[in-house]
Amino acid sequence: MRTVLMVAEKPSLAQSIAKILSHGKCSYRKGISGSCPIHEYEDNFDGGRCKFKVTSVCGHVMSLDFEGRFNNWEKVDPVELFSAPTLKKEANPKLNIVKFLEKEGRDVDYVVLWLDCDKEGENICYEVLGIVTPVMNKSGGRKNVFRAKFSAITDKDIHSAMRQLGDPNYNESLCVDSRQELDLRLGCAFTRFQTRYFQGKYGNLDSSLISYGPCQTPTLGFCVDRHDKIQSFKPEKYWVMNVEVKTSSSGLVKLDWARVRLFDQDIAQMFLNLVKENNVAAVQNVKTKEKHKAKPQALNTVELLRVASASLNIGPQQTMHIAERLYTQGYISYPRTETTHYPENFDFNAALSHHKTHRIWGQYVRGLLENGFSKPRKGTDVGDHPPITPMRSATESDFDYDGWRLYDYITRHFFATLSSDCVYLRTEVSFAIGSETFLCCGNAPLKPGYTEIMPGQSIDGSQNVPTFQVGEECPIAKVELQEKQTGPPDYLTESEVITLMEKHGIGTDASIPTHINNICQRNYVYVSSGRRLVPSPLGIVLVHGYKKIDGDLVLPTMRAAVEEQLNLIAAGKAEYGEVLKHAINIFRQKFQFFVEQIAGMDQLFEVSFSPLSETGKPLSRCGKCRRFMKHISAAPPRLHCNTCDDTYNLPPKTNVKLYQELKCPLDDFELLLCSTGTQAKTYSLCPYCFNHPPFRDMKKASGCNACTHPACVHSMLSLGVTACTECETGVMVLDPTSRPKWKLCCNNSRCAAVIALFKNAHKVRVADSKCGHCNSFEMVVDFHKDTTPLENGETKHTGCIFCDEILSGLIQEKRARTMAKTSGGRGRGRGRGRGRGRGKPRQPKDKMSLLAAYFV
DNA sequence: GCAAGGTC
Repeated sequence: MRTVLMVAEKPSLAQSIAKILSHGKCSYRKGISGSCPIHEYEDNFDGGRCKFKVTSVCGHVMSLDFEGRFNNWEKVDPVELFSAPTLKKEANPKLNIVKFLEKEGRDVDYVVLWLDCDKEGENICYEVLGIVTPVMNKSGGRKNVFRAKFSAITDKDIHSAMRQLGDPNYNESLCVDSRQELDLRLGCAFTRFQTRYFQGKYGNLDSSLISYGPCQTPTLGFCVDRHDKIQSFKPEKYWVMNVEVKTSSSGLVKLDWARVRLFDQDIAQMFLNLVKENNVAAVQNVKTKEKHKAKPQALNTVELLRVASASLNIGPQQTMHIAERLYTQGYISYPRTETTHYPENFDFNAALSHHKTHRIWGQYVRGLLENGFSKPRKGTDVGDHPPITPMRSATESDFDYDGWRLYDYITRHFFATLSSDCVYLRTEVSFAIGSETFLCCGNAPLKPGYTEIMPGQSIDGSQNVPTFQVGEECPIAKVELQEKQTGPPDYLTESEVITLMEKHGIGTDASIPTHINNICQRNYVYVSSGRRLVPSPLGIVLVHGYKKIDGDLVLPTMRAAVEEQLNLIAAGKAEYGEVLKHAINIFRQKFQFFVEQIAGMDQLFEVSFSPLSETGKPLSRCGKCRRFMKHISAAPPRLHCNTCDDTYNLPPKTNVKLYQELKCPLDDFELLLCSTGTQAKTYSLCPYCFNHPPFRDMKKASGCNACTHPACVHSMLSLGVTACTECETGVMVLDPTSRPKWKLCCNNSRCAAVIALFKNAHKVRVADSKCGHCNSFEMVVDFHKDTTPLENGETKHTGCIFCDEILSGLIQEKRARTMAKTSGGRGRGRGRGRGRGRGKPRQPKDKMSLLAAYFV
């Protein structure tokens, strides 16, 4: 029997497709990629009975990078990046997708590509084919690669796509390839150049990466443009006329001047005088009109991001994070979509029915079901995924605080789209005072419609106008001219930035949160109250600098213009190589011009920032000139020697202090003591060796705890005890400064393993002897005479901390608390699990060969 | 260490 391999863009889609095509009769098995299972069934295909395997990738399989040697920032001139060779590497090696596809693709007879029907999807088609084609069975001239084109995950659409399989579109894929290549070359060249240039000069930029990108930079541009508008704003005086009239029924009522305001005081005064000649205001006209406030359209990603930021005070990155969780737990539909139109066959009754008995909105939903809900507004169907809707009923206790708020909003929004519009009565009363007209307006709700389920949007009837009759004359209680002045606009809200990005085609629904997050993380902007994005001095200087040198670099229309060019490739109207070469050349020229003109930008930096030589506080002595070097604590942390004009990087997010004026025996630099917060790892470091490792087997950015100096008392060889019990590469090294709470710390900077040793020991050192059982180095412990655990009041003991009966009972494995977030969030879970192990440490794996090699 | 785009 022949085999058909079908590949979707994500696991959830593979599942839906398999279920639909097999009419629910498919089996399921796990693959070697933990995240992508395989669904199997039998069916007819190409004139015979076939075994179908439906699986997926997780987005792009490959990503573009430079060949290894071009990733050295010191040795490569950034301009070379416009011509440096690139390669495709596995996008996420942890997922093991390449091996997985090779395994599942081996010996299949057909491939059907079910990737999303957009350009990125087309590109992923060819990534999949690049892996599967070489291992699948030879076709013998028979067509064996097919592309399914579908616009919704519905029975009808999927079956129809399966009946009309076509071919993948190579031109669309090439268009994506060229965008990837252009973005990579351009982004990396500018980022490396300006990072190195400015970081080599200034000490208080407070960002370890001065990045440039075709999406992040225009995004920053929006925020700085608004800042400039605020700065250059000139307030203007204007005058309004405040009038109050007496009414018989409602007391005093304020009237608004029909002219609203005047910028000329003399003329305003003249009108005031004219008005003051009258005692009454005559009702001229009472206009009432029924108005509709339209219910919302079906929810897409960008709108969700806007509302979450503006109304729920949850940032875009966080919103997508929560939405993804709600999606994978089955509470909401797929959260990344541009579509605002429900599929034609969407089962609203079923979707509503889930909520019939809900404690909070059950009654509202029953109303919709019983009285017939109203047809949703027409939206746009981009053909990607249906709008975001709730998939099942849930209550507050199913989520954390923000999870619930987001679910609550998505659900209410869904009900709102099936509710009626809000109807209210608008009343406008006009008054004549002499020749001048004044107005009094108000609204009264008639039918709340959807605002009943979205109370935040309801019409406030409390400010409605009292009843007036035409011809009625109201005595004037007050007339005055009020001087006011125009105010500057406020900083852009995150929500407004999202709107601007969407309008200019900067980023996509899925990437907009990342771009905003980027400019925050790089300290170009910060989020102030009301989630307004306020640019930092660095962000301002960057944008002003680009504008000074080449405004195109920050122009919001640039992204769309570039994409328009590249779309010629997708449409088959231009040759891939030519268009890409042309675009790269333009940006190479722009880059070279930028480099030549960088002094223009630098002038702006000079005003806002201090040179390295004027930054920082003296900390430790330079090994070359013996003078104090200054510690620059702003990111990236460094030591700078003014005399030698040398800069030495220090580990990020780490407290450093002088280590007793001890010196490195190799270079005479004074050692520093590093710690990553309270109750964390501590180790010593030589600033010179940290940047220029003295030994081949010592990695860059290592402290003394990874130094392979054979004799120095601070080195790994002197203080190392055993291989780390948690990570693959680390060595547990004694922290000689930890007395009285002696501890061993893993020397791998990414590993938080700590072993707490005997408290209250006078002295602890690493012996030269090894444990015959586990190969760890033994330790020599000198206990305090009052608290010694040894018999007969003895205080001195030598033994293996894992195998010695006395010592092994006195140690405890821990995890360091760091100031930085632990990577992957896995740490805590493991820590808890280990904690239940009665504090008895695991035996070290016998990885000592690595360490032992150094001791030979 | 760098971009933007998928997705987990």
